[in-house]
Amino acid sequence: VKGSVTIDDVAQLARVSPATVSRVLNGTSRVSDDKGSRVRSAVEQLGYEPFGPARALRHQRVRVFAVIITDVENPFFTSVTRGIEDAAHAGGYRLVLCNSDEKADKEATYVEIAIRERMAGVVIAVAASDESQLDRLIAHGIPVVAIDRRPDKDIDSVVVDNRGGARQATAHLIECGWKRVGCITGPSRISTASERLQGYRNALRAAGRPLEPALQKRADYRQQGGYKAARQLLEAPHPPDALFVANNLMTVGALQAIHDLGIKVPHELGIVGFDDSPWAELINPRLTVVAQPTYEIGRMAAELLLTRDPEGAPRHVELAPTLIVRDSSIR
Amino acid sequence: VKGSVTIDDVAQLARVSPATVSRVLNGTSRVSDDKGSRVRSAVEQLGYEPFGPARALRHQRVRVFAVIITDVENPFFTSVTRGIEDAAHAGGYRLVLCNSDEKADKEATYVEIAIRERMAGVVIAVAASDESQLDRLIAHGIPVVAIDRRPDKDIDSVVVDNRGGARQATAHLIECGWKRVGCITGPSRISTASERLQGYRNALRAAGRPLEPALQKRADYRQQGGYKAARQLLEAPHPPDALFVANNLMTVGALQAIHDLGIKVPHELGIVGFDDSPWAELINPRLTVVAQPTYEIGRMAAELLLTRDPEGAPRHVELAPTLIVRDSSIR
DNA sequence: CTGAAAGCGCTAACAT
DNA sequence: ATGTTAGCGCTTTCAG
Repeated sequence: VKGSVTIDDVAQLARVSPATVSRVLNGTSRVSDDKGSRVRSAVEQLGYEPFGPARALRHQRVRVFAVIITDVENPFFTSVTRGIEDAAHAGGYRLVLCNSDEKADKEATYVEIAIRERMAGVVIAVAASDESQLDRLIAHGIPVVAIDRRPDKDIDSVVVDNRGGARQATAHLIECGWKRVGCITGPSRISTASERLQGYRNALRAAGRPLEPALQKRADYRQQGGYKAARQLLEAPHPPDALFVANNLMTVGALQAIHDLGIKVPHELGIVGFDDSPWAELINPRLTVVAQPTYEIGRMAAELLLTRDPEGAPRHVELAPTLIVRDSSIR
Repeated sequence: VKGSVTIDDVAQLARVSPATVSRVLNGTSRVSDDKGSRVRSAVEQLGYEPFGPARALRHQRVRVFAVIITDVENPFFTSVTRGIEDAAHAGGYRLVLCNSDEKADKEATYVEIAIRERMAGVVIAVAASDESQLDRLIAHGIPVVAIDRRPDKDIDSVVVDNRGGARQATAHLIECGWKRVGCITGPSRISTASERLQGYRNALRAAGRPLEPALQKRADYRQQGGYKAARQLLEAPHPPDALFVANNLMTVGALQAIHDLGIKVPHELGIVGFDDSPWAELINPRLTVVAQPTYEIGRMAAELLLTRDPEGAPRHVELAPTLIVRDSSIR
């Protein structure tokens, strides 16, 4: 075990100065062929690897982005992450993936780490906007871009047109002939949840339908929440005959509730989900969804970080979701 | 923007030495109440955050584990990661999540990063065992634990009894009365793939059934591969009437193929998958699977890292998978 | 209990 | 082209 070969060891073996070793390794300036090869073989022989933190201390910066998301297990975020990774990698940056688990304190911890490590940028899906940590990042001069959820601060952001997507989904259900379209959305503190609810309402209004509060439920964006909300809605006196569910996990829960209740989709109930999922094609009937351009969201977020102008005004990108009509909505 | 408040700034404002500031922040030794509070308020006032890399340079170690997995989008790995994270967090370590994407060169890059940053440990699902990077980590004295796939080196590892799981799955299909049980497994370079194939064969032998090579296919552990393999198997002259599919992604592909071919599960075909998935309960019929104790695999791997004795012999943990019988296998 | 000083490994500026 | 030097921010002896 040779725990700690330093640049001095290499220099000594190659009979040059540490500075020359550094130059060879970083290509900072020309070095004679002779010394160059001596250095390279010494590096090889000793298995030398430059010590990252020492470099970072010199450079005062780390080529790393932090990605703070609320749920690593959600396919939406994993796909976004891929987009970020590809673009970041191309730009010579690495990624640290942080899972805030929708918890404000975990989010705070990760923000602190990003600051302590002086990371080059942060892509964040804000967990709780009321006590979000954005200010701290901004105060420390760390570039941030918010994704998915609309931040209350005026900072770079990449979001989708949630209202439009929800409106399309709901309008589609109405056009299919469903009479009483219900909605399960997320907590009010998450901006996407409210926007999707608004889109749903807009569609109803546009179609001249009444807005029945009894057909609208808020749950926690998780599977269990979707299950409970769907049961409550469907076991009520005047249940909906169609459902727009505002995220993928809750859609799973809703489908289970529907199954447990013995309701047949799409004969007795139409359903459209938000977010496409690997299993949307797999279930029976195949699930109609509003798909978000997940990879593109991530790619764009990284792009904003990479091309950021410290003097420039915040840039906001809004991407369009797509309604993918499959079988679950067709009466 | 106060990009770089240092410990000296804090010391100056608090009218103490930098050493004292350090002592207060780390609780290394007692400091008078007066100075203690002066330091704390200065820290507060300046928004000081200690610079991680400088610390790391002093300490020569970083309290970070690298988790190198082959597919972030696979629920198997995300669940494992959670297990690692919880245990690591409890032990005061952070995680860097690295996605090797089943590619040897990406794996090599991440191993290099782990070495350069002198990370405290690495949990790795080896991508390509023939050109694995384990040696480099070992040479640099970085603690490693291999998960999921059995490493060729004698190092700490956490795996499941793949042979046993596959045997159970296959035996279950046989007991259910299926006559010609086929198998789709992964590439031979991935140890789990071969072990699961062996388990399948063992079960067939134990039941006195012939081993027909035409009923065994290797694919790439991905969805597309599962789709193609299933089609080939099912469109052959003497197709199987049941299928054991050796991982979750390929099972998705196989189910699509089955659907496209208009084959009814479980009336005309029985199927058992390896790895439980969020959608296994959701599809119709509900999928029978061999479930791995994913969270426990991760937790255990982190535990091995946390409790490692540099002098001790490598420790190997083998966990038992569980057959979860649902509807897709019952004739 | 506290300050001064040295040094972790690396690189950029300055000489030569 | 190359060596010497200084210093990034922090912690840890060592004195006092």
